[in-house]
Amino acid sequence: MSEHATDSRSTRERILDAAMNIFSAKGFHDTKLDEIVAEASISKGSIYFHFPNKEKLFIALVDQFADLIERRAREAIDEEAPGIGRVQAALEAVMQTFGKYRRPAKLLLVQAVGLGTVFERKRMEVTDRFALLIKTYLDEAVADGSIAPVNTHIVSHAWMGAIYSVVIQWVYTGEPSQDEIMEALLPLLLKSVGYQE
Amino acid sequence: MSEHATDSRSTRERILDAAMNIFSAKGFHDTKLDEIVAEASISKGSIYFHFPNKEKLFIALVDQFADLIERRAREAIDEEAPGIGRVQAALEAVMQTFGKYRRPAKLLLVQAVGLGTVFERKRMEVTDRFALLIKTYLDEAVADGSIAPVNTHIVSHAWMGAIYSVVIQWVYTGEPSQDEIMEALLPLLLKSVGYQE
DNA sequence: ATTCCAGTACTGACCAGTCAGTACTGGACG
DNA sequence: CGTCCAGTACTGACTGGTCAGTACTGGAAT
Repeated sequence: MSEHATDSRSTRERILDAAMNIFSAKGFHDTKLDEIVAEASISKGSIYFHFPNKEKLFIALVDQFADLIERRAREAIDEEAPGIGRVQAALEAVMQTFGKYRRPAKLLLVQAVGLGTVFERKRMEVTDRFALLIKTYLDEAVADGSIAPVNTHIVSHAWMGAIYSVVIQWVYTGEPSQDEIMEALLPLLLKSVGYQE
Repeated sequence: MSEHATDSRSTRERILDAAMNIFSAKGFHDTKLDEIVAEASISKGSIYFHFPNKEKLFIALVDQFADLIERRAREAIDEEAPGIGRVQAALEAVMQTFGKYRRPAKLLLVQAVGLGTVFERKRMEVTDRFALLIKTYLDEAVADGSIAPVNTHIVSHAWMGAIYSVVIQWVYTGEPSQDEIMEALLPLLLKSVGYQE
């Protein structure tokens, strides 16, 4: 149970932390395992003790963060009464989570794209998951009359893309501020489905 | 000027065609130059005669298609009178061009992302270019009173993201059809800035 | 005969992944 | 109590396959 005094975090966590830092900054292919080894102050063998290979290590990080985003969104939604208020709550939760975890955001939104055959399936899985989440609550809002009927399939993907894009821009430049984003993006999304405050 | 009878396209074009096919399908890193060599029925030496390296070959394809998209959008815009009609014209032109060139679309929107340090600059350059194009005409529409004032910086990125996302979905699954996309996406975008038909 | 372009065969740097070995812990047993 | 063993966590030098890029050759056109 006890750990070395120098660094009490478990080796596995150290690896995940270091991998997150470097993967998010340099991307999958430009990251050498030896860099993670150096950053985490562990040995190469340790990585292979805890993870089957580089790819699975990367995917573990993607999944971990995608899970977090979805969980936060669902929590926020569950605290609101059904209706359009849920959209605002979910968007706020998602923006806050992205804001708090800038590096994971970059990993998920940028570095996990364009990695070729192996990761393509993963990317689709994650985007479909988010789009479906949005679609569920859009359909709900249509059903209860909060908004007029729309093609919720297309709208959910459009919304997701809009959020992605603005967040990516923010991840890279730090601009615009999260407040500005919320102030501009939320009404934009709501108006796009004909909802007037 | 004259060519071999067997295949009249120049070697350079053959390389670009083959590279487009394979890069767009498998991504940058999973594409081996020897595959391009086989697909184009040329030799490896030829590639290095026409292009300095693999990376520049890839970027040539990205630039070529980004240029095409922008050109088509500008042409469509120039044929419309100033105002919100230009937005519709531009969106139609862009969707049509993506539709006609499915593989290049995938290359630009998916395969050119997440490639690490070297390509990051390129990606930002391209997205900024498109976002700025959108922003210009949004500002114009605000100025002439077609739409109410909005944060055009955020809106332009959100629009671009929305278009990206829907096109990517279409590139992968073939669904929804281009007609459906135009029918749903155009009003969505227009309504998002408060424009009512 | 010289330039231009394409072709073939080759090289060697790179790096993910391996593995034989070390370090430490706890628990069984006399 | 000590020592033997087994299991777990970790180490880091090494390997082997891969593939971008190079060297060199050949022939067509002018």
